[in-house]
Amino acid sequence: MKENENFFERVYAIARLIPYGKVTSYGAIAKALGTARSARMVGWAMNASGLKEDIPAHRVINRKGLLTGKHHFQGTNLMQQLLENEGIKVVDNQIIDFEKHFWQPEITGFD
DNA sequence: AAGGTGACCGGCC
DNA sequence: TGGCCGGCCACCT
Repeated sequence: MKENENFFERVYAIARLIPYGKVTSYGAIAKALGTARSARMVGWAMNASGLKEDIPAHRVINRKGLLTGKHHFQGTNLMQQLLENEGIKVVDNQIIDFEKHFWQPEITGFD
């Protein structure tokens, strides 16, 4: 076991909980982890999550609903394609009805 | 061990 | 949400 994955595992756990057709923000995950200030770190964890096929990182975006991290995906618009595939409309790297598709992680029950 | 960095967020104009 | 600045936290070299 690796303690250094402690934080990452947290993010992965939440990311894996994201239901189909739903999206969340880094801050939401960070807050769920109790480290709202480390929202940036969440993004970093997602970066490593790119190595994990089980992590739907395409469902994780910033609070503006912008596909900020699509640049880190394989294709140029892979992330956008995936979201649209789940019924989420995306235009110019921006999610339509972001709030409507917004999903907040289960904060309760973590401790 | 220290410094730099980043898929962010919140506040202000 | 449009743009800029500062803060904050963990990872990487």
